[in-house]
Amino acid sequence: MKTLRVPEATVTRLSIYSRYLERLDRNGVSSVSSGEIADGVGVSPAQVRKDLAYFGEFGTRGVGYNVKDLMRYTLKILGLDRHWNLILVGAGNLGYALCTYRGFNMRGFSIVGVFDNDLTKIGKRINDLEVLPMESMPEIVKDHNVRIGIIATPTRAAQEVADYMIKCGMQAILNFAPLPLNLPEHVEVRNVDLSVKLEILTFNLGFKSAQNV
Amino acid sequence: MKTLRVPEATVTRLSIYSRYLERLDRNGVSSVSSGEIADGVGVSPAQVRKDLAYFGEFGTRGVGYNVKDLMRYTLKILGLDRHWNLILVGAGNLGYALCTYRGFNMRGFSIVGVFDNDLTKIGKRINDLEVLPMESMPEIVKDHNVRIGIIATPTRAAQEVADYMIKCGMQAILNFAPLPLNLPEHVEVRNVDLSVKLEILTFNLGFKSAQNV
DNA sequence: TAGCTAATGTTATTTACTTCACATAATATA
DNA sequence: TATATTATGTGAAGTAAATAACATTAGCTA
Ligand SMILES: NC(=O)c1ccc[n+]([C@@H]2O[C@H](COP(=O)([O-])OP(=O)(O)OC[C@H]3O[C@@H](n4cnc5c(N)ncnc54)[C@H](O)[C@@H]3O)[C@@H](O)[C@H]2O)c1
Ligand SMILES: NC(=O)c1ccc[n+]([C@@H]2O[C@H](COP(=O)([O-])OP(=O)(O)OC[C@H]3O[C@@H](n4cnc5c(N)ncnc54)[C@H](O)[C@@H]3O)[C@@H](O)[C@H]2O)c1
Repeated sequence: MKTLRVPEATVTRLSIYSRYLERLDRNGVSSVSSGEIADGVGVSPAQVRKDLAYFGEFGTRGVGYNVKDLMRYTLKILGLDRHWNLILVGAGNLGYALCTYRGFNMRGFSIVGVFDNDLTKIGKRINDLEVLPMESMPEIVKDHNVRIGIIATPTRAAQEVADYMIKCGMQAILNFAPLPLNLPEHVEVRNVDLSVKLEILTFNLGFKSAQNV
Repeated sequence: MKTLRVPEATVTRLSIYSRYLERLDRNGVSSVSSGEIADGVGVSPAQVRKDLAYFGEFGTRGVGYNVKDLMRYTLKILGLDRHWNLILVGAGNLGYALCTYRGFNMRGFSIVGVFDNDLTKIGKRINDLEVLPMESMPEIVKDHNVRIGIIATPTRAAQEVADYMIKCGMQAILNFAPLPLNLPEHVEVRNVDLSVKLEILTFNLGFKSAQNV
């Protein structure tokens, strides 16, 4: 095993492997090969082994991998052997969906603070969370040791909200606004851009039709 | 100009360029250089020119690009010089957010059918759309010439829903359920996986801490 | 109109990622 | 215990993508 820069594509796949392993585990499967994982998630067996090789040797030659063990290893690699508290800004439609989504909890995430600047939204409840004014952010962050923030505000507010989050101590941001954020190097940002994904589909549909002509 | 296989990363960036160009256009900017686009969206100028070069020559040497023209070209390349009707299955929290999202309309997308299998949801209204039973899908698809479907159902229903969508004639699927779908070659699928993005953040936070030790 | 500047389009280079191929090791079998 | 089988881990080969470098062309200036 050598430790080099890990491609982001590898991290993405690890996340997918780990969820697939959880599913196998729930179904009582105890052992699995790279080929089976590959089939299950739609990549090549060599890719699975290469991805894992960045982090160590987890299998047994001639046998395969122990599902429970590999599941734990992948979760550990992803930093999911602990609990993560999150905050979210923008209690709109998407914010509401994210707050009520149980899939995050299942991976060890909890949204511990929801913030908005609209007085008609502040004080409202989403599950057991009360929507708070932006001024409460520092306190919540401190109390719950929050390092990751989610932006679900309109595009025009996103940059300003991101700047404020960083002032409040956020080290990583998941941004749903379709706008490239301008942030200091040391802050990790990832965008979730739904329109882009749709447009990849339309591009491909158009491209295919063109090929058929 | 040569026509080769276009990297998906290029298509992704084109989508982002085109939105950035729309913004410039709204702000009354009429001319732009690859360097300015690059700064605006966070890539290198060479990357911008390389991406465009897959599709033709759109600029003027020594001058740059005409914003309106390049915007139209990029939209055309992405297949957005026309209107796209979509259907969505799963009128839950995420489905509701997607149906009410105005950003899709602004790019030429309309959701023309929302389907669910929960009797308590069927008949309810989301904006001007009524939630329909699954049986209505073929009719809606035919009437509105729909080629793209969105899956916003729980994970366990996603594969079955995808299969049904394809039977109804869908050629492309945007899948929000965190599960790799097993579908015929000719159907374009893209997954939007929010947990994966979060887990890239936790991976990077953990990795950084490790480096600091 | 000649010379200068700016910024594209494109080829060359470098870097990154994936696939291939096989030596290695564990287990099963005779 | 030898042999066959299976599937990992990994270096080498191949492919793809990003970056760099530069030749080309448009417009500006004197
Ligand atoms: N809804 C979707 O399906 C969807 C899809 C793709 C992208 N997005 C993006 O996600 C973001 C949210 O979308 P939405 O549909 O939930 O919007 P929304 O309008 O329903 O909600 C936005 C919320 O942000 C709050 N807000 C506005 N400015 C703020 C500020 N400065 N500080 C704090 N809060 C502020 C508003 O009060 C509102 O509650 C948008 O950027 C949108 O482009 C949404
Ligand atoms: N809500 C989020 O923020 C979020 C985040 C990430 C991923 N997701 C994923 O998106 C999907 C939807 O999430 P949600 O929170 O909106 O769930 P939800 O439970 O609120 O909604 C799901 C809807 O699908 C319907 N449904 C179930 N089975 C169906 C079937 N066989 N045919 C037709 N309709 C069916 C249900 O009746 C329900 O209305 C899930 O796969 C979830 O994992 C959601």
